[in-house]
Amino acid sequence: MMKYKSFDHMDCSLAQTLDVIGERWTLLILRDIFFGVKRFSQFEKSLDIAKNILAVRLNRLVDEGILLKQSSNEGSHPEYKLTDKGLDLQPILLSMTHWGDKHKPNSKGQRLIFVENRTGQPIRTMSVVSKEGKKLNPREVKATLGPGLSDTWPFEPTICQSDF
Amino acid sequence: MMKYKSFDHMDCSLAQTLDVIGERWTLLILRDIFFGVKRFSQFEKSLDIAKNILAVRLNRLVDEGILLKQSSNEGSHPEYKLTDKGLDLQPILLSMTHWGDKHKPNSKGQRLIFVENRTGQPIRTMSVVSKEGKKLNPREVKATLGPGLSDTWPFEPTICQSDF
DNA sequence: AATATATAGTTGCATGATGAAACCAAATTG
DNA sequence: CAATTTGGTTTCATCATGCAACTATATATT
Repeated sequence: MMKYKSFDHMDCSLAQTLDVIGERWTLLILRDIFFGVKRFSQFEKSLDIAKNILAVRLNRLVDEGILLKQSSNEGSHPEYKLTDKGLDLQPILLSMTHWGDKHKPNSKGQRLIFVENRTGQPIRTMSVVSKEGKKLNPREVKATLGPGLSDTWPFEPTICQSDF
Repeated sequence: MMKYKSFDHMDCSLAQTLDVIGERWTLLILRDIFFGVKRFSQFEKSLDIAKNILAVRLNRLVDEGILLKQSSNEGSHPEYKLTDKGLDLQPILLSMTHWGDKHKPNSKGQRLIFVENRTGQPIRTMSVVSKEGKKLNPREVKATLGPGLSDTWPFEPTICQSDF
């Protein structure tokens, strides 16, 4: 049984990431975990997802080292929790949440406000920041070739940046 | 013809975002545009995507106001470019790229380095930042209900944050 | 100007992924 | 210890994607 070609073969960090978390439901499952959901039936209810698909997604995330599947005492119902690798996904989820807040808002106002635990102050909107800590617009950023992509750059060298 | 249920009905900013950019190929198309790709045949070659799917994805992005389809002079081949709404996706793409850099690296080193145009200095890794500008760990952040989600919060009030 | 080729799609069909329902064993509850 | 819930697996129908053939228009060549 041949599967859809994965993005895994592409030598691109974005494609690699998508290969792991880009399938339908996966990011919503992760959102739930960030909100404290731990068990199979909770995901099912929260997401209205088919059991078989949920099982496939959870197993994949465990295989990829993003989730840990653990039973408190031997033989009890398993719980899923984020590994450090999984916690590192938070900027992705928050960037997407902020984009939705701005461009697909709820008419009554912001749905969720993410705050710093300690102070209760809202966090900053996710944005691209220069080395010196200045917020940067898309036009102020370009890509340059690193050691990993010596000569295999797929785009014309002159257009590592769009003129938008 | 019934389609897969979209995530559009969920009152969740992340789900809203996924509904627009969460389908297979969409984020890779957007990546290419950020790198300067403009035309149908360029996407085709760069991504090795089927023409019909590419057409569907591009049309959707245009419909959603993320891309603009324009022909320089009347009747010439169209070009696709990012709107401001589309440019706002940059933090999402960069967050995903940085995660891939860290957790699915190329053995020879970083593939691309994103730098500030003006200075040539690499930008900071995307991260969650407090109001005062301090980098925050996942555990230091929690969600609180905004005006948009008055009473309809789907998770138990006590678990707006996972204990990880 | 006429011809050839590339571009930007569209259409129809085969194949892969997802969804719904039935089923089941082990864990938990009463 | 009986009943129910949980955490799945399996099967089959439906939807999405991939592939190849086809087309009309735009661009390049002679």
